[in-house]
Amino acid sequence: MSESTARDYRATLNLPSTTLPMQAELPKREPARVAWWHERRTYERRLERNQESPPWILHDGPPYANGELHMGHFLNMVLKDMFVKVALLDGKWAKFVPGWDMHGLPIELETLRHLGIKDFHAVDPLVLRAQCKERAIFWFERQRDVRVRMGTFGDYAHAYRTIDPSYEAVIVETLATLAESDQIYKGLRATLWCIHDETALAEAEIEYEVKRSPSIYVRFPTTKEQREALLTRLGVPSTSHDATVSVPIWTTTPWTLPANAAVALRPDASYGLYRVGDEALLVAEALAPRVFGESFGDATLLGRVEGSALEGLSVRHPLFDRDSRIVLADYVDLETGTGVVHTAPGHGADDFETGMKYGLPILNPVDASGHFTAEAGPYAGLQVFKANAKIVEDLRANGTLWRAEEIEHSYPHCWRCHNPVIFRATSQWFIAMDRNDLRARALAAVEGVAYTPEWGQQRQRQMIERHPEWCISRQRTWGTPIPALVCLACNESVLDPAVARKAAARFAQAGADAWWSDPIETYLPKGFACPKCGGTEFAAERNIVDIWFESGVTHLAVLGRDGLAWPSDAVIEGGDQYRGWFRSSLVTGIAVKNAAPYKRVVKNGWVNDEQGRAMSKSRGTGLDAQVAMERWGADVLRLWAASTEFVDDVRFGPNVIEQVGRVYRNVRNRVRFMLGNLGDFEPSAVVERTAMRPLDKLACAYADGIFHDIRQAYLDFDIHAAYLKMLEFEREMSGLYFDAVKDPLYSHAKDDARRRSAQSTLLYLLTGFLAAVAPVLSFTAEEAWQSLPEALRGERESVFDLPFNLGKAAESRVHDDWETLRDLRARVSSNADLRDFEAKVVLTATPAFREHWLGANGFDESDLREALVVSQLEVRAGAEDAMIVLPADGEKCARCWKYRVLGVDAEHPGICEECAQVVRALHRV
RNA sequence: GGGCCGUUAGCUCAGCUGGUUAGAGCGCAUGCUUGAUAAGCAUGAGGUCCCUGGUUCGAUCCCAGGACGGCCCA
Repeated sequence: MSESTARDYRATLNLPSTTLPMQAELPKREPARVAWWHERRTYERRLERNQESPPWILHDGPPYANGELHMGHFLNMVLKDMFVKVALLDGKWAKFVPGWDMHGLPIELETLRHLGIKDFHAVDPLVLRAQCKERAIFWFERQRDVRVRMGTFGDYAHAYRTIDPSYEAVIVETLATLAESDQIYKGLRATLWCIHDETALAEAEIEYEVKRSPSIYVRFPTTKEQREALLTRLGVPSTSHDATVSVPIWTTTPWTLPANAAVALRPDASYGLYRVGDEALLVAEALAPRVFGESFGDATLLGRVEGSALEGLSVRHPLFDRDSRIVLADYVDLETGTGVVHTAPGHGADDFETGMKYGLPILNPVDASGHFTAEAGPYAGLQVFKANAKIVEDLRANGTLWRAEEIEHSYPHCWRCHNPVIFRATSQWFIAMDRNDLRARALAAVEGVAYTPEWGQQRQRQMIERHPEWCISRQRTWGTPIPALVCLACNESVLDPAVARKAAARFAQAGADAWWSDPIETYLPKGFACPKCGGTEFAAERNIVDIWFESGVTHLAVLGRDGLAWPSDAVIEGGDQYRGWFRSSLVTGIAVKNAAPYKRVVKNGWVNDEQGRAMSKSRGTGLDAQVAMERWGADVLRLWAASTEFVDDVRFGPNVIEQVGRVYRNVRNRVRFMLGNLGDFEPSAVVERTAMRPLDKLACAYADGIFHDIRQAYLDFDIHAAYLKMLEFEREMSGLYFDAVKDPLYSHAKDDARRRSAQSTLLYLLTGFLAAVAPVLSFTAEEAWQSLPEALRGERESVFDLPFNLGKAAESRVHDDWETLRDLRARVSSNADLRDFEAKVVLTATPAFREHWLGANGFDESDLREALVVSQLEVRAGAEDAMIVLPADGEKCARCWKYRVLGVDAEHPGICEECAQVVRALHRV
């Protein structure tokens, strides 16, 4: 009998069947799903359904529209999408408007390179702008398509773009508002300057790279009078020796020496005059051993004095025929150099401050392209970095060079052209951080914002505290103009609110190109005159605004309209944005609306390679998001995002994805099992929870706890905790419940009450699980939902039409019962000799156990037997709980595989009575 | 050089306010199953909790210093 008989009965079982393929083939199938969502307006329709609910707005920090999206973008964009979907499934009006940052130097440079243009001054601005726009839109479209391919939901049809006329108008309106409150000024300042791109840069546009620089010690000599004054303050009798006296400084930028105006001492440090050979040098005592090195032993300390006592004296400039004053500054450190700092107010931020304080001349003998001007005398025409060598030679020749070597150190470079930058005093527009208490108010607002992680708040505070004035002007072409006027009579720069408003209105219609094409009269209000001289003739200034300012007003351009709440509920960006967009948005928010533009700031980590090192294209570890999706599929990558602790830096690479891929396949197979057992199910057969079998009820209750925890984790922005809970669901359901219900599902009659109860449970579990994983595994959850019989889907066309299962928090009773069952089951399944149905279990149980399980929990012996997946179970009374596993009674039923009494039905000698009944019933039909 | 963050099994991560035989999933090994089958189940191996000091009766958890990695800044 047997083999053929067994095969015959197989056809009488209800084996799982589903259209969901085991092979995911995500890269192949996902694009079709994206189109499906789009055609059905899945996101829009759910938004409409949620319309009456409170809004929940995640505001998009705009990616820069230049180049391919990499895995860092992927992580950030997918995380945003997850939170939007969480809110959506939670019933909120979670409208997400994606946006792009599309002006700025990087695009301008790329365009110039594309066009093969070397000098941007030689191009008509309007022509260049048209080309830049084309380029920016090319990248916008590319990035948008890739972002959509990730499975993200959003109002892409109304994505905001910083180059749109309406957006440019907001930028300029904001400038008008700031001008009105006197928050903007134009001033001379030492600003980071790129001599290659010929523009001022913001701190956020700087990258530090290793550079080789001269490292020189230079003696600032003294005249006879200066020497006497110095010795007097030091209390050294001038007659005691005949050595020359000089003050040495250390610098890595010899080219800044022509602009030297002072040497700075630390007021609270002790300085010593050391005699070595026939010269005496003034050095901070703390640094003397290092400065003198081996010859320190031969140095004689002639006298010492606090730095503050030397204020007001002067020394000679080492190159030119002029004095350099001795000033004091707190920033002088005692870690490097000599404790005496060469101060060139035109070439350093600190130096500039000191220069202002002491009324020093702000020398700036360097032009926009980094070449010395006539002011630099013999160095005129030389490019500053190239001038270093000549300056060092001159110092050597005149005897002021003390020591010279070369060092490698990290030095600020332009983030775009990667050339070293310089500090250069120029006239720029600034947002005054300390006017109107702007900085203080911004700091106060930080306290009212929630940060994930919490230490982000402190970081944000620091970023605002120690940030200099915000330089918002750029001498470039691809951007939004600062609508300032220059009075032709007195050369005064004017940023007038009324002019700016006219410009904003004009740009809203015609775009910012108008600034270059319109006659200036277009922007002059009636009777407008220069506030300084009364002049009435003006020229347009040709500065554009810093792109950090542009992206800093996204909240003003996007939120507070069309039902989008201001402030937003959350923003989420990489950690570099504490300095960047988190800060710029906050500053504009405070300046314009006196409030923070967001309620919560979530930071995501960096994507590093598998060794934890920064990704880089040169090392071959950088990877485009599109390429990764083509290789592994978006859903596996989305699961990867959830599997990492995204707040910290995360690792990415083939091996990591390989591992996540296996987790993915597990999830898919568990879903597939549930679907397979629901193929013949229909709504009319659904059993109410209260009428379910006790094991089913327990599974539902256990799952409720998990669903609750997943939702809570999501709402706490803890995606990874939600991910772990998903795995728990799989593990527990698959390991305990699925195994137990396979027999009733497969072998009972289709419409048997026991089977229907189990199916009802699977439907409940599947629905709750798919809703829970949809924010992460969007493609797979949708695919699975579409594989469910249509009648079971009902009104819920898409998985995104589902609500979260608002299950109750895990009850300890449920947990304990679950643990008990799992423990009993483990004792059966770990039995080496008797597997599952080969076994019969005899439970010796205390009255407490029996009362709980057979009483309160509503199990009968058959339910317990089923839960343990054995053929027979007997419960005996005893003093303590114990379990014995024995060989099952009877013979193996050829159909249900349980050990039973066989041959009761003569026509079906190889199967048990229950199976025989099922089979007979099938034949009657 | 400074600030901040991170470092727990091969990989991804848990470990709440100091006391656990330091856990889970994946992978690996072995076995079972072949009616979830390019699946499922069971068992097992695998860790100086980055290092060094300190506080404590006791530290993965607290403190100090260091190493490595990351971000930001000079």
